[in-house]
Amino acid sequence: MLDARSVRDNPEKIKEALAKRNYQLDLGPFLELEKERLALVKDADELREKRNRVSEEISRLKKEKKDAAPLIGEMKGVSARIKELEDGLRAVEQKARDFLLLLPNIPDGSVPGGRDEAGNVEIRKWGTPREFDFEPLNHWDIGEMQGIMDFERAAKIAGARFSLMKGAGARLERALMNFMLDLNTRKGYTEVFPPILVNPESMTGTGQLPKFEAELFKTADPDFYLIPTAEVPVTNIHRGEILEEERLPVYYTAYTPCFRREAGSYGKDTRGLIRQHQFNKVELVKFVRPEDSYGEHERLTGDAEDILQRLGLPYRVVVLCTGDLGFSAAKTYDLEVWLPGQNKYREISSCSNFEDFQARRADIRFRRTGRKGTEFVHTLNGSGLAIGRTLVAILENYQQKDGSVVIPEALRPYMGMEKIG
RNA sequence: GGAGGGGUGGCCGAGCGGUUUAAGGCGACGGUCUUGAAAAUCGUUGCAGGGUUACACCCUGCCGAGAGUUCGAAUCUCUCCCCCUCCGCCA
Repeated sequence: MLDARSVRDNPEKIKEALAKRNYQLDLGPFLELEKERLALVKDADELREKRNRVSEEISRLKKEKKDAAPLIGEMKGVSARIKELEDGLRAVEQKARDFLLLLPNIPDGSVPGGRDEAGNVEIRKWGTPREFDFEPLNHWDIGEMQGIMDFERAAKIAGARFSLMKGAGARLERALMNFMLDLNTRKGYTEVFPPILVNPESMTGTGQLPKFEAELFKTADPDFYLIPTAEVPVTNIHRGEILEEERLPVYYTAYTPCFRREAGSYGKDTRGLIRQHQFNKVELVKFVRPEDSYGEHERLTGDAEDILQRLGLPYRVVVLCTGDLGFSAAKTYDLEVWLPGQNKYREISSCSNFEDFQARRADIRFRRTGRKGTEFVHTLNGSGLAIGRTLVAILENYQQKDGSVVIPEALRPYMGMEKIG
């Protein structure tokens, strides 16, 4: 959420910044609401001051056994008026907040301009895609051939976009979770295992609600949302809190299942594990001081890259342009891993700096040592990494001519085998 | 699911319609004292919105959340949320 005051004071600046992300904005209604709100606050405050003053007077008169009836009569009218103003104020505040909740974050100055994903810019590459002396297979072909994936039965049990992993496939899924969590915790991230059903306040705090309800799964009775990423419960750990400066930075890593409707992606990645309604992911989340957030963003991205490097998976880093940036993010690097089965790079991690956008929604602040007042923290997060897509990358990059798959060195202690098949 | 108890400032804990501008204690910070520390003592001690786009000053709101009664609510009423204890059930 953007700051009401800065929107109010610099409407043209805000408009310009959001235009870069193809966001047409009419701030007129909001500015009207703010004007109305400030007038109501002023009137209500003045009347409440009067009520407080006269109430004391009434108290004094009664104690002195004098007649307070005329004052009480007058105050009836004042109280009624205050109530009217408060009702109006509540309504106006709600409308102003509703407006702000639908505005996306402002891109950082270092983000390249662009209309859509074609405008994204490659920053660097790591590793060299392997030369195959045979035609590399898709991961789903490898999976079915090795008997470690069963999409048909997954569809019977749940439906399309679900998977059933078996034997070494299930083991690989678990090995990756443990490998990543162990690596992340060694770097100072605290492991957490949060709820995967959350309330609407949490979804609003990180920016999924109110705008993206259609992308979420929801339970019927009682009402909960299934998390689309661990970012939601983990960022909301500190919702409504004021942290002491010396506690910062706070780093968390969490494994969770993630659930996405994938509405509007019909026909995309219909086969295989790439796009599922349910998938596993290990996430990295940081709470930092504002002046540190861009350095922390680089380091967080580096931590995610480290995982790919240790697994020997070629990848590239792409900075998202203004038009492709997610709703809540000020800047995002995508990590794209090389998939021989598709002969292209595919997203495996998304590392974002949200600056104070989520912190303002979720009211996560900190107090500087020795200073009065509070400031919003900056929040960041990134996949470290998406488990299913990492599994896909391993199968496709480490496949052998005979259909077997070599397990990357770093993973062998977790897999208890050197090879699948 | 049933029956009780409870949510007050960083923490503990009083208050149960108008000397509460929330007692008192602890902690923290600052001063005095001390060679230094401790002890003692004095003072300060939140967040947010607005008045001025100054943390000097003034006003307002905030005692789990919301609504109500009243001239006046931390205090009374209602609804909801959360926590604790016991019973039942259960992974």
